[in-house]
Amino acid sequence: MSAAHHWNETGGTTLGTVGIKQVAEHAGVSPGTVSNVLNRPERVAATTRARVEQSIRELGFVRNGSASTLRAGHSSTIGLMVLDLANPFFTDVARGVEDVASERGYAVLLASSAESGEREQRNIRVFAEQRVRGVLLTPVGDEGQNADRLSDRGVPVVLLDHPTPRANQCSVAVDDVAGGELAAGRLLADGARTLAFVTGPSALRQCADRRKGALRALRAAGLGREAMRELTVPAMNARAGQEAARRLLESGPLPDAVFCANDLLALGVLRVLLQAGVKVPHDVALIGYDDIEFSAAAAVPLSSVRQPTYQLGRIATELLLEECDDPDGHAHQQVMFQPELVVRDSSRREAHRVEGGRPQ
Amino acid sequence: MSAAHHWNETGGTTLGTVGIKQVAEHAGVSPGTVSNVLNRPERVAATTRARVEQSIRELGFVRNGSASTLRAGHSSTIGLMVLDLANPFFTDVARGVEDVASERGYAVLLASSAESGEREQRNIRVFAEQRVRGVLLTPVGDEGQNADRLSDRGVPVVLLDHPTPRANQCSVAVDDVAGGELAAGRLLADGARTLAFVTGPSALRQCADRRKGALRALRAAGLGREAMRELTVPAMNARAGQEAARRLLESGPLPDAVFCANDLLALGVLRVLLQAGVKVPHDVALIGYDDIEFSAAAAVPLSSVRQPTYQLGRIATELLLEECDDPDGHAHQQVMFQPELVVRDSSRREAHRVEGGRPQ
DNA sequence: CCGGAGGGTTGACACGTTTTAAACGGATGA
DNA sequence: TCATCCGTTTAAAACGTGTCAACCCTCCGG
Repeated sequence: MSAAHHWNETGGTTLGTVGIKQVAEHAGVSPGTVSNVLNRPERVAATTRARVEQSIRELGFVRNGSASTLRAGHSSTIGLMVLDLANPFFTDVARGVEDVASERGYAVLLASSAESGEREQRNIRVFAEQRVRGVLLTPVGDEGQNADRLSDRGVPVVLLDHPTPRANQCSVAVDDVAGGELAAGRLLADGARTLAFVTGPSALRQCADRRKGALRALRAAGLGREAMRELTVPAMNARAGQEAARRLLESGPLPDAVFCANDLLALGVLRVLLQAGVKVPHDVALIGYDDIEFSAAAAVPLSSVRQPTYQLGRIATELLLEECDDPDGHAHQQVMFQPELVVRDSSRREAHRVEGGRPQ
Repeated sequence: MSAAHHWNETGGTTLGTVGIKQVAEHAGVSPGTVSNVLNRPERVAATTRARVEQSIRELGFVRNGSASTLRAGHSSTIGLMVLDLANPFFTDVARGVEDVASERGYAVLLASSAESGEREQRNIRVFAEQRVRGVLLTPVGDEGQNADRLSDRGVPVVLLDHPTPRANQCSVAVDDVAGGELAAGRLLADGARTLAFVTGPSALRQCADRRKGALRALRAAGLGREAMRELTVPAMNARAGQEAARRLLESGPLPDAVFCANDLLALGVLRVLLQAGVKVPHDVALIGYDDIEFSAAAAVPLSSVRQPTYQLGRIATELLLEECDDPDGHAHQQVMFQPELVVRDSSRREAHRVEGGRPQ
């Protein structure tokens, strides 16, 4: 019987909004005190605090975020915009971001640009309207004009999975040139003489860098540019990979090996090759990028370039929140991780034994 | 030279916030008029409107969402909470949601409960603080007390991937009992006499329903409950699937077939079975659930129960926004889709030919 | 007994937008 | 000429919270 009724005692649905004012009245203090209980509990006497907290519970009060934001000039929400929500790489990053953000009491406004500059711009505008405290952005283009729009407004921006030469902003990235070199280098070292590089829009920095790395490996192996055929597809998903593989099959002899700019593309390529009776890796070796969870379980376990995905999200968020908490004392830094090649069957020319590599 | 400087003309960074007031002054009108230009353009004379819009552009004004929200009592944002962001099923749903929401001018606050009731509660609180206009929720438990917290506050809630018996709310779901029956029925029809059911926490309705369907198929085949061994794992991901498969291998003879409550589990199971030298489907047939993109590209292409994922997100959002726009005239409805079995190699006892099914 | 210090609390204002009733001005008809 | 009317614009009052100067009270040293 003494169990506290949440909401209010007047039967029926709670209509009248309960704000800081109602709480104050109920607890017999002033609204200012309630606000202090919420924001600087140490400044209010223990007994009053307890009374107020009790009232808060009894009335089922929840703070009005818009009012706080309006008053404070900024919310306690950060924006996260990724290139593609359907890509496990980015959902892993997002997990890292969410974990850190929620540890520090921030909410995350998650959006996807779907690799479209226009959608990126639209979402940035939403972020701006919501007065987010800061933004984590994986930019579509290389210029980052959209990011500048925010920076100019005084909103901290950390570039995610995108290095920056500019010293006036933070960035967290993985060395994609090194990754491309690693992958192509391995294929060449295994004896491949002709390569295909399946990639998304060259406007995507990730694609451009991985290509650059592949070319570097090519040069190091004493081969010319013509030894690598490039297939550009409009998106970075499995369907696009299938399309690329079909193009590959239709036109002339197959290359010795295929390097894909990400695992989704590689899985698509793999599927079509196998359907066409092409043996992987015997006829064509294959390496992907990102080492998403599914690569290990593919028809032929996929070799891939692994990145510290979750860490990427964590570090970026820590950097961002550091800048938010102390904009002046904050020193911008550009963090660059090194990728790691995970070799599985799809690129193993000789052995076809069951993968014995890292368990994970 | 006449190119409009965005932001303001005073060199340096824009510090002073530019609000409706500054725009009004710059355009020589009152703040109310600017507001009208933004919200009911038809009520303001063409020439004034043009002048105001010009000022908006020149000053780089963006509306302060918190102020709008405060004034209106609710924002133009909807909350979406899914069980697991790492599951392609939910990212597909999220795409559907985002598309409809952005068509209608709403932003989406995307969160993941990670199948944890506590995280669900925390995120719901964030939604409440942000005064979201409505919420799409895939509840962790069956009770939906968290959802009620919102409904009681007058926030429309649509249950996503979760049917409801209650007539006072909308829900959109796929018939998981039918799906489970479909999958298990096929395995039994193909000759299996013993089954294993690999599933997540039974508190998840999806798991419970699919199990119920499987049992129903069992009964229809004239078999007893004991013909189906149940393996419950704490999460619905590939790692958990691997764990389940190991348990399966360690203990006694293998079942004729394995039915997994989702594809991530199935991929994990598949991987461990293959590593252990178990032939799929020859030794053990396997069917998953969700038909995620990667299932078709798995080591053995995975049979699976397909759901209209993207549509699920779209319909749910349309229902929600309909309720938001007209809370009184809105009639709650419970939408139930029927799933579809996609047969691939993993459950085909005889033929091992390359999949010739639907292209997709 | 008085003055001052300082913790605890208060009250009033500001944040930027939306909204409503009222004011304005030009045109029409009496 | 004046009253009326309509389309357009304005001024002012909210919305709920955070902040800050002022205030009250108690306690302490002189």
